[in-house]
Amino acid sequence: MTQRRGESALIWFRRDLRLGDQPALAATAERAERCLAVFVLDERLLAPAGAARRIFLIRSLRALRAQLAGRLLVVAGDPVEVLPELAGRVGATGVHISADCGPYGRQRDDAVRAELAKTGIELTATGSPYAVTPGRVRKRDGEPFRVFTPFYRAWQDHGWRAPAGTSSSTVDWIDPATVAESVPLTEPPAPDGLTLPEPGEAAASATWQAFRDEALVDYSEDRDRPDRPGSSRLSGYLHWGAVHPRTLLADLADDLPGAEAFRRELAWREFHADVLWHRPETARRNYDRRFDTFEHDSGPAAEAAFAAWAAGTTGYPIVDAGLRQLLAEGWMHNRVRMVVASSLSRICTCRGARHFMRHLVDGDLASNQLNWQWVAGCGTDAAPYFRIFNPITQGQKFDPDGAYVRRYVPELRAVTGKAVHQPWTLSAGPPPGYPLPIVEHAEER
DNA sequence: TTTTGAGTTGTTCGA
DNA sequence: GTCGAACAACTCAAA
Repeated sequence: MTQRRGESALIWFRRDLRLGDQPALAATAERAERCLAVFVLDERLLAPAGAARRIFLIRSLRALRAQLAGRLLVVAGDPVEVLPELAGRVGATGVHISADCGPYGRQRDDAVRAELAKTGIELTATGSPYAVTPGRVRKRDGEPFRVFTPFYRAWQDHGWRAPAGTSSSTVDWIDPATVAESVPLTEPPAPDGLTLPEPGEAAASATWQAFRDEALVDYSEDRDRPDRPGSSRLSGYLHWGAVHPRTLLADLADDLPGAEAFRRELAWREFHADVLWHRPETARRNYDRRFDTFEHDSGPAAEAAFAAWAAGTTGYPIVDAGLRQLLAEGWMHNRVRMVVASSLSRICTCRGARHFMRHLVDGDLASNQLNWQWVAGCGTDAAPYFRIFNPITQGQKFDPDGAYVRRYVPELRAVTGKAVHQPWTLSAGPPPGYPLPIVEHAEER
């Protein structure tokens, strides 16, 4: 479409906080000469978020605003009311977005679209946070996939577009001060000792390049090693859209060792988004509905067990290390996420998933809920009965020297070697201040 | 429609 | 220490 002289548009940022490889921005630039960049702090979305998530979002918004030389309007409220109002003020003919594929996002965008249509303004979605938009990859019979591996093959066959360049320079950004007053980007108080990654598109790009050049070669193995810097650490950036997976896939030369393993991890993110797109109710309920009647433990003992779990005082070193890493960094190593989730599933999967969503900077509804369901055995995978994680074995296998445990559990720092995974067996007894395990794992199994 | 092969990530035991 | 086998039965994908 050719540019129409003098026309204005809104670009409404959500989980796509970047300017590079941003099709919605290219679409905006194509159709309008003047553009207002907006972000809406929507309390309905932020309600489940704890301090770390909110702080990372606020900082990411500051980074985006800096990239736009201050020309980002941040308002609070209900998008259904806010956007038509702002679009009216700048005389916009259109509002541009990158599609949100989650249950709430789809519903909200439909409502915003309907409200804008009342005044003849079009809501245009271009692109999504995924290489392949959820819902596109189908079996031959048109049904969605329920198993990852066949999905992965079809997903690769489907393919994705090449990354788009940066088009912000062709847009005349409207000064937000002439439209409305931005809400201040103030951070909530941070818990003691919280350390978060640097936010923003440049940091995402630097993180990717460092990972690609240094860790990708050993990714197949080291991604399971919480004691090593083998993770990409990109999850938070991917979640908020500081980098698009398409950008990474294009930059992932096939002959690099580890490329296949990393591509699979990106595909898992897309698979879960696809499952959630087809089955939005799995955000709250089990994919496998037969588990809906599963009885969870309840009562004071279960409450105490959950509290100990959430605080990282279960007495299982690798579990406690993971849960404390979550509180300290808003992030947890993937292998440890599984071990930690597995250690709770008997008590309550939903509460565990909520705890993750509260604290994870990368907390993603699709990945989080469906991975929790996978661990609990009520998700997409018909898991063999024997796939149950033993926190001691897992610790010894993936943190063989105990370096990870000692990093996050100070009570155990004086314990040397792999004995740190079973402090109750020490001849001198467990170190002072460190609890005995809350349940017998063998019994639970 | 029927059949066949496969399914992210494990643990234990015995050689 | 390492290695392979055994560990339910079931569902899904594709031929």
